Amino acid sequence: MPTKTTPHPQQNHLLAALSPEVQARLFPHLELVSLQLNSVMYESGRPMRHVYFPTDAIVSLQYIMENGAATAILVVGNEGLLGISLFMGGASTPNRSLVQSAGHAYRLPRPQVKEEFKRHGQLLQLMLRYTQALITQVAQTAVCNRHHSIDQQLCRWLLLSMDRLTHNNLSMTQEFMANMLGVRREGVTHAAIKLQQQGAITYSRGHIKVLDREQLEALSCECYEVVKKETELLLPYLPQRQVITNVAAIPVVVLPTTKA
Amino acid sequence: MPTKTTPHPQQNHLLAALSPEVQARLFPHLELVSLQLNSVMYESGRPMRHVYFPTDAIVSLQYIMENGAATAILVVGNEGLLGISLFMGGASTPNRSLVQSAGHAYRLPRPQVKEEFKRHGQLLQLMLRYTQALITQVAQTAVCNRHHSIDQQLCRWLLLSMDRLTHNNLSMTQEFMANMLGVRREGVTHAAIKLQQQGAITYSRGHIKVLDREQLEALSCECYEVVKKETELLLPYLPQRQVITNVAAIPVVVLPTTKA
DNA sequence: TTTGCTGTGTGCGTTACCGCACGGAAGTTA
DNA sequence: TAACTTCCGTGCGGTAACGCACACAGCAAA
Repeated sequence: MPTKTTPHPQQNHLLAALSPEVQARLFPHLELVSLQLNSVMYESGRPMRHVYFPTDAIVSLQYIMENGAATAILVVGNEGLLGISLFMGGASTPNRSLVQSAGHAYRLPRPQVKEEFKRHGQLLQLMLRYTQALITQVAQTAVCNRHHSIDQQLCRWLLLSMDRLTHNNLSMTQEFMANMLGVRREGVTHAAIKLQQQGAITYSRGHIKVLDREQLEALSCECYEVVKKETELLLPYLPQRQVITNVAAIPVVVLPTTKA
Repeated sequence: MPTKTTPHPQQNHLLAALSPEVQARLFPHLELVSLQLNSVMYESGRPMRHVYFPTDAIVSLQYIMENGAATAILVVGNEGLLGISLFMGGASTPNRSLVQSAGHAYRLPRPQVKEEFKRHGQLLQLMLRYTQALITQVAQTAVCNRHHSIDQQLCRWLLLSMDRLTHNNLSMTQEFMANMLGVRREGVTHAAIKLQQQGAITYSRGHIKVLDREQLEALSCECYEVVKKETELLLPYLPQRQVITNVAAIPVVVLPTTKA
């Protein structure tokens, strides 16, 4: 049952940017989904049945290598959506989606996505623009992996996460972060110690708190800014006036918890 | 003036996959463009006026960092197209397109792209599927940059290039390749020596010849195969029956040579 | 209160790559 | 044929990250 804290669809920037008419058409089809920390939303190669619009959750796309090592290539939060292959053409992707920060998402079933796609309206335009921004983020990840230090990449990662949260507490172990960045756990420990000594963050046993965001930005590489600017260019956050929708009527779906 | 060696539009897999009707509608608008080695097609942030469909040229997308260092994030040949932002939404991208192997491309002006987009037909579907494959390639580049050695990456790079050529000679210096991979020139030298000693390639002063493709595949990392398979899944190369078009009537445009 | 588990700190040898400097070989121009 | 430019080979010291091993600290269950 939805509680008082039930997130509103418009917390997702893409859904919020839709005109009232489109919202009125689409919102009745939305399902609210609760996303548990560390659960896997899509497994590599599996077919997708929904497009997910996160409201307060953060999801990472990782590639799992043959030897089992992982690397995150993308972070998705309330600025975007998951499941681009549903409208881009393929049925699946060779990536895994892992919930990096617990929360919720609204999902739209495949048939409605297809139908909206055919209408050739606002949602299609938004989805494509978001996809373009996504490409920029993935490309910049490639650049960052090539040229920048673990310290810089950790800062970038923390910033990417902060941008998608309303608070400044992250629940993730250093082991987890190492997996995301595709580096050793000790490497993250080392970088985290430095950040803590400088007063940018504090942390303890799986809980990180960002104290000085500006310092993180200063210590991060250019990659963070580049992606942010490009995204703002493509998708300026201009929500329509709030539409009253009967959110309480929307049932909450809890995904089966497939831990990584 | 077009010569006997004028490439046919259908050498591009995407154009070839279009039905005769769509070809008949689009081909009259195509312009043949000659692409010179090392010339820059798009400069980062500049607006784009055409979508390019390479026939026998290879173009690389690079990101140029603030300190001037470069890294290639994508290779495009006759399997794809350049200028996705024209239909994805943005007017430009933060990347540079550099001609990595001289040749030709057919280009479609922006208005025709937009119009075809609105028709919601074959071309749109193909463009989106290609974009999906492109994302896979970029993502895998990120993974590769994180986890694999220069040796492996060089092999991958050579294979990516070979797949887009009808011969097995590449014209590029080690300096150039180093720029593409985002590593030192000496690193490429070292890797190339090993490959030559193993009999996989020979090279001399800017000319590389691949002798043993299978060996390259064996020495490369999994990244090459992953992208190839995913691309074949998304875009099986199924050209329509040849349509006779009056290729000779198409004027050749030579791009102003803006060297990198 | 002990036992155990999970998360974090640390040290050590190894490796891959970097930055730099220089030398030489293959072409190119005069 | 001599001077020059471009491209490639090599050596050397420095550094960032790796793999591994282990110690310890916080927390929970028994």
